[in-house]
Amino acid sequence: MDKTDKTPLALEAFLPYTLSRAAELVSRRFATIYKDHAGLTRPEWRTLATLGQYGTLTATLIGAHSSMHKTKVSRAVQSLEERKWLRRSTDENDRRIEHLELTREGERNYRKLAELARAFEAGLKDMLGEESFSELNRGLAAVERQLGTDVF
Amino acid sequence: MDKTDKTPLALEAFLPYTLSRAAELVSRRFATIYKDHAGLTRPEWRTLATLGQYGTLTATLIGAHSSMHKTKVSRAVQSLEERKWLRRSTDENDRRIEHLELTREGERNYRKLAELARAFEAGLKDMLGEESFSELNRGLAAVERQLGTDVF
DNA sequence: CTAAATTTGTTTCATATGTAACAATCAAAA
DNA sequence: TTTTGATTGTTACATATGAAACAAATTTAG
Repeated sequence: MDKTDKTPLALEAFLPYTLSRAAELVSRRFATIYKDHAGLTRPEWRTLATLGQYGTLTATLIGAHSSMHKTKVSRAVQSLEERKWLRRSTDENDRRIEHLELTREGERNYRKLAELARAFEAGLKDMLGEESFSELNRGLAAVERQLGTDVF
Repeated sequence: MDKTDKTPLALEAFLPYTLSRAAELVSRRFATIYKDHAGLTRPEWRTLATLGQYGTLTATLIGAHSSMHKTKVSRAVQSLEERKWLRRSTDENDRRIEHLELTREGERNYRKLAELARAFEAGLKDMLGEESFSELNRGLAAVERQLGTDVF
């Protein structure tokens, strides 16, 4: 028998494709929110969101919680620091570590964007319908359970 | 009442994040297949897959079917042409258009990779379980229906 | 205690990406 | 017909990305 199948692969039904396509569609829309309202890049938004959620963190932990490469975190932190949306402070016991936390203005902007983010997600839920929205979330949770143990 | 909510946004349960996270997890794994077995980049794989599925196409159509920016398509086509995996031919009636099709070797490699792709997806289905896999697909289809009319 | 190994975060460098400008060609309008 | 306006695909340029090298600090081994 043949080693190769003649049936072509349908890209529009192939999970790695449909998944990245859907992610791009949603990310592109959501990006307009933090871009238009705050002039943030995606790494900057994620850093802000992670600090807003967890409070004080190190750069390494921000990367772990938001699935970002350490160079992305490093650059986003620099940028947010220049805007005075976050503050650094060196650890007393281990001077390699810097504790990062939002400033008052950082917090204020975080709350504003978090609110817009919730509204965005609610709108998405409406568009997709309760059922599809739940199914999508359950499916994504399954992916996270099975593949999420990777470094990134 | 307050304009802002004090409840932080949980990034790990926020759809734009979980979706792009899952897409990256899956894409990263699948990428090892076309990288290791054929030394292809993602745009190159998608171009190959689209031509393999549809036969002869123009660059614009490849972009439409695979959600790729025209510069990505242009570069991927150049690269695949250099490998002699695809062939160009100018349209008789409209000399702006180039018809692109896989060479015999391109076809051969397409079939091999398509087979590996199917196996990869089957493995994913096993890992996630029938139910989660279906839910994920239905959820992604809903996203495509609602947001898929965008240019990209 | 000293040396080797590890951790943290930054920077360098090469690559990947998309916007915008472009050349070539064709279509539509005047 | 001329000329104005799209369309197709490539290229130039500026930005984004990550691997690898790195400095500084800490930890572990011997």
